[in-house]
Amino acid sequence: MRNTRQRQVVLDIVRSTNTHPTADWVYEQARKVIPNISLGTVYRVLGRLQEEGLVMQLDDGSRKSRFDGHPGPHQHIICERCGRIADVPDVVDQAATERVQQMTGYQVSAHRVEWFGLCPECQQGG
Amino acid sequence: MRNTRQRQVVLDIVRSTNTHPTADWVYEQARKVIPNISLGTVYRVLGRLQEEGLVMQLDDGSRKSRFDGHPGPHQHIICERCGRIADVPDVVDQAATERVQQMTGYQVSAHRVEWFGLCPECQQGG
DNA sequence: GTGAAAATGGGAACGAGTATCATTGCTGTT
DNA sequence: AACAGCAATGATACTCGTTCCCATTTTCAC
Repeated sequence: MRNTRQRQVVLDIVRSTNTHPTADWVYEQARKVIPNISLGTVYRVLGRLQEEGLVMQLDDGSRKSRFDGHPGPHQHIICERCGRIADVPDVVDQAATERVQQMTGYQVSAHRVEWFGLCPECQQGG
Repeated sequence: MRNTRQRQVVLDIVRSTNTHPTADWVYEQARKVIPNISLGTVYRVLGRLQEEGLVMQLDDGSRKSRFDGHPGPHQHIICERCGRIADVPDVVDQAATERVQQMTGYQVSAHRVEWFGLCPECQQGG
């Protein structure tokens, strides 16, 4: 893997925010630094970064993927009104994982938890 | 909501299997009963059934949605090699939900857990 | 039955993401 | 510093699951 300018810019962008952005948003930000960067490159870099474990790819229930430049054992809660995503500690422990393995016979390698609800601001907004 | 033949056929199909089928598979099955049913209708009916809580819509990590005609408080485990999906009891309890609400300030209305791993058959297949 | 509203069928349109390929530009070597 | 090799890029065409549109059909309350 080569350390290209595009890769560094995308990684910086995705690490500089906690808004769990879409690929399109990352693309718009990246164009401010490299005006002719292509969307394909943004997707390619994000995919590569995910394989390397430097980025998490999220599913917010819409068709678009969202990206999180702060990987680690945390999960996400998504506002059903405004789409805002916040971080949540992982509530699934090793014991639960072992129970699932025994019940299903599957060899578990990962899990993902998504919470849905209303963020504090949308609760006030009626 | 009107009780149309198309609606009844789609509901019967999605309830008659535990394979968590794609919309396309449901469409193929439905055409055996109503040869000129349209794919758009299958999508519309599945969406309506989901709103009514009669069907769950799943995300297996690919572009395709999968549907489960047996809703209720269970979650899913997806084979990373063959895509097979099995049911899993929900490991998230009320206490965890309340903890998440307090930590985030979100008003939680739902959660989703996906497990990933290898199904028993794919473990044998090397 | 009748009429109004809802659902359907068929096909066009949409759009997030992927593939293609000629060109660019890293990086290790001399 | 030039070189060579090959991974990465930019531009764009393409894929394909899903949604939209609208004329026609069907359901259902009366």
